[in-house]
Amino acid sequence: MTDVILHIDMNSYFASVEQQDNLAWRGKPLGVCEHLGGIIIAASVEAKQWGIKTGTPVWEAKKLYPKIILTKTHPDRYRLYTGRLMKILRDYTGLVEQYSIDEAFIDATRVCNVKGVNPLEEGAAIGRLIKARMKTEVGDWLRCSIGVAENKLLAKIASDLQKPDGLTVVCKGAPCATQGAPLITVGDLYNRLSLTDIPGIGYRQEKRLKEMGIKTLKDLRDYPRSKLIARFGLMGHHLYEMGQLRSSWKPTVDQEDNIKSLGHMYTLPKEYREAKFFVPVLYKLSEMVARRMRVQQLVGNILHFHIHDSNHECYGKSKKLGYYLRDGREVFYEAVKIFEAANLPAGRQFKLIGVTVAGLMEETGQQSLFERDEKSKRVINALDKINEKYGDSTVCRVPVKQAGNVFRDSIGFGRIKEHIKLASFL
DNA sequence: TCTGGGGTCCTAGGACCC
DNA sequence: TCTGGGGTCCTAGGACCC
Repeated sequence: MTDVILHIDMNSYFASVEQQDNLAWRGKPLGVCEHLGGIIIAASVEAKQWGIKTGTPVWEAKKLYPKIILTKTHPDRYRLYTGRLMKILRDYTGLVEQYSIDEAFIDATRVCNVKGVNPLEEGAAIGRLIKARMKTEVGDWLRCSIGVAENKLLAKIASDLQKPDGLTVVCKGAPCATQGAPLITVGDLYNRLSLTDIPGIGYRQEKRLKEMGIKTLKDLRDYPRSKLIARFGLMGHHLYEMGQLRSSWKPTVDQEDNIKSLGHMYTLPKEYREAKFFVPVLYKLSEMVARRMRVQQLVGNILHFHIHDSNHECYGKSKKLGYYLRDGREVFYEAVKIFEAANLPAGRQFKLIGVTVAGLMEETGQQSLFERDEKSKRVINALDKINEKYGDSTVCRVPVKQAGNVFRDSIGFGRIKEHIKLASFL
């Protein structure tokens, strides 16, 4: 039986959804960004023609195409469309793995090995059906690129070869007929791909490999496995397998309730040296994290705090706690403790802070002892209700620093910018 | 004007136990 | 009093992904 894996990758996803929902924006260069001082998170197909892509600073995008339409992200809408796509995929097999908000793998091995024709060709036929249904059932402006191959690694590489709206089949040996879908053999890939085209090899790994004389994918393919293992340990084994373009990786059926960690980060509008400016932001982030945990009925006992300075140098630290967090205030206190213990060198300017809770598990009655304070529980419930009714972050608690390191809560407006303004008066 | 905001997984090293 | 070796768990941090 030949394994048949499809990788479905939505093209210019956030930008396409924005165009899907706004007829006037269709066919025009558009960029999705968080704020005007930031970067383009997603560029429409039309914007890409002007050289604008993910990561382009907004100011540069404006220089490349002054009339570019800019819009903020709308995660809820993206999730809605993704949900529709996943529903279609599940019509073909139960083995669907949502890999990110705009990508999925499906294992179509079973359905493709029944008719006695080439299984990869069957896979390509399913790919065509998915593409057609996506236009009619998800959104007529949305496009995806699909890769079909015998393993996940190859399928992912294949979907990347033709964009937008591509369908590419990669086969291992002799080319097989696939009714018009471009066909690539594994041998071709060695001539086309660089090391960082392989998922799992990033900038750092590439640098290390180059230091060993491994400059191309062919070099990696031909490098002795034993030497890679001697240098990188288990990772060396994975690298060797990547070099062979093999993967034992199988699509894992999603478990939506299986979130491992949950966090938020925020880039400050400018750089700050003094903690008083970002302490309130940290509090807000902590509340946002805790709120999501409550909505999903999760508690967690690992706290990770990270802060980036103006050179994008990151300082991060995690800590396993002896109890489970659920309340934003607790998250905040633990993060502050980590921050203060860090004793960061004076004179650094900070640009981004983030807080993440991991070690998540389902909430049970027993952990609620951490809401030891009945009053605080009532406050949380009241704030949750207001925010549910009037929108996220309408109100939240604000820490007011008192003598020593004691914080007192007060109720404030939710938006982070308000907090920064507020902070300057603390 | 000069890099967002999410995540996951892997590994090294120390503590501890037998 | 000093010394072996193996295994597991925990923690922190780095690399990578979209």
